[in-house]
Amino acid sequence: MAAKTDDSGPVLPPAIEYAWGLRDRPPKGPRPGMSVPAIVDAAVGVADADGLAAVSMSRVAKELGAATMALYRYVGSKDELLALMVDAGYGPSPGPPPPGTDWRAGLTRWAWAEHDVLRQRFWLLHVPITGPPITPQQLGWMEDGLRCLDGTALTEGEKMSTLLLLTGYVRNEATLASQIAEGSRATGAKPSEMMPAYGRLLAQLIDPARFPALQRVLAAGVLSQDDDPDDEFTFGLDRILDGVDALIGRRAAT
Amino acid sequence: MAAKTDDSGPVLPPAIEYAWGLRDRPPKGPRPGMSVPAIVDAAVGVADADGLAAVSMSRVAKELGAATMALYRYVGSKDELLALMVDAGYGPSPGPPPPGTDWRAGLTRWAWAEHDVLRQRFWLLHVPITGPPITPQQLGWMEDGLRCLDGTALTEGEKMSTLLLLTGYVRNEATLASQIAEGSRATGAKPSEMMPAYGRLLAQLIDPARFPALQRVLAAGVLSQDDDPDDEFTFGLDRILDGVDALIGRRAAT
DNA sequence: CCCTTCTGCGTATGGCATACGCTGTTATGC
DNA sequence: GCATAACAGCGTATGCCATACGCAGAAGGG
Repeated sequence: MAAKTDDSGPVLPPAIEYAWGLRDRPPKGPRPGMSVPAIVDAAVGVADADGLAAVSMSRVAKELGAATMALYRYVGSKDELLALMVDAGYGPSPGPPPPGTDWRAGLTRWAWAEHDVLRQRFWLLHVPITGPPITPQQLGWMEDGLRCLDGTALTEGEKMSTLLLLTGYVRNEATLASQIAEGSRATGAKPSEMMPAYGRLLAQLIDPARFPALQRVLAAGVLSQDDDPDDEFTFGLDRILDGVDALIGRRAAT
Repeated sequence: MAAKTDDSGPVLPPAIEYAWGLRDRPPKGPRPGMSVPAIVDAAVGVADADGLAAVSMSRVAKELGAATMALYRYVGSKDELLALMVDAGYGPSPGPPPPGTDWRAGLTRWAWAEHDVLRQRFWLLHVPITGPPITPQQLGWMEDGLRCLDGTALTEGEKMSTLLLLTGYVRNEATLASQIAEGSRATGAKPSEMMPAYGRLLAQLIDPARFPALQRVLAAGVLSQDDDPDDEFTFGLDRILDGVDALIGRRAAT
């Protein structure tokens, strides 16, 4: 029953323990020639330059002038490396809301900060997520988001749900933007031409009798002009915050 | 200039053209021994049984009693097959809202329908999405979603944005649920034990001085009990629909 | 009846993650 | 000062994967 309850309860991958500053270098053996941060930095560099698909163990090793298998002395698997890349890729959270900021302004700032990171590093969206956040910086983002909701009438559970809702929205919007960007790079067209081209394609494909509502959208020219992506982002963000506002108002009333 | 402007404007992958019923079988040559739908069905079957990672061209071919390379006579690439798998995996849309349904009930039904599909087929979430929907059933979902907003004061563009917002939310929530499910399968723990275990892990990791807000969430026991995932889904859905409601109210007032 | 056009598929290429075991290094205990 | 245990770097090998290429044979059109 108390078999593996040394002191750490659940099992944490070694490289993640490293990220928390636990784990000291063993006393014996030769001095390591690399380091986990150096490997993660190299991997992030590859992803920034050539996308997540270019991140292979051999490519990262080449970047460091080492052999492929040498990396496995530092990270247990590629998945572990990816987890550390996400932590490093997000970077430090934007910090707690400045004093005097109300919850809505705070969360708006918080959402835009994630938005900005994801626009800079589309590859973060392509990392297959395997579990809830357990790395230091990820939890830093969560902490700062929660602080925005300090003083509101929401329960702790509702605060958490709100954050989940928001971060999910930001990721979604960024995913859409990245699809447009990658599509335009693949076809060679300008990004501003992608939506109109999509609209034209749909207009050819759909039968107005079977898709009347879609037809009306096309006729209204919604897909013909390319909107400012930031406006689209603001639209959804305001919708969500309006919804949160409605809940806060209700909670405060009772 | 008018080089490849035969009649079709933008280029559509052959297998996608097939999905729209365009494209007739060539008059010459041997009769095909397989068919695109048979291949897609087999691939969907593999994904249902063993997950998306198990879907390889050779595995699908084996399932059909054919050689790997035979598939490439029907689909241009694995990505094309994946696009068709998504179309088939979603299945037909739930249909237009029943007469007399208001927009909110209609969208709620629509969101739950996607929710149900994604819960049944987690692998849909792992298909890397490469562009906006262009397959028939996908557009059917979009059409039925738009119809829910018929008669509201929203602009066509706002209707589209609302749908995007909703479908993004549903996918997000399903992603979270799939992570819990896969995590519990990997560790052997019961799904209901995953969140409490996560809570305990965080409690050990975080320094209360650096993560006070998170600490408060933990202390409130938010992560200790496992909530009904459907309640979590309903929370976010209601928040978003409240936000849409606020916008509709404002549009109607002016 | 032949020739074009198609299907099925064997083979080969170049990528990938990673298990395993060897060689050489380092600090500790004697 | 030396043996030894614990470690670092990494060469090799295994078994996946998508897919380019080209050949053999089938089927219909002229």
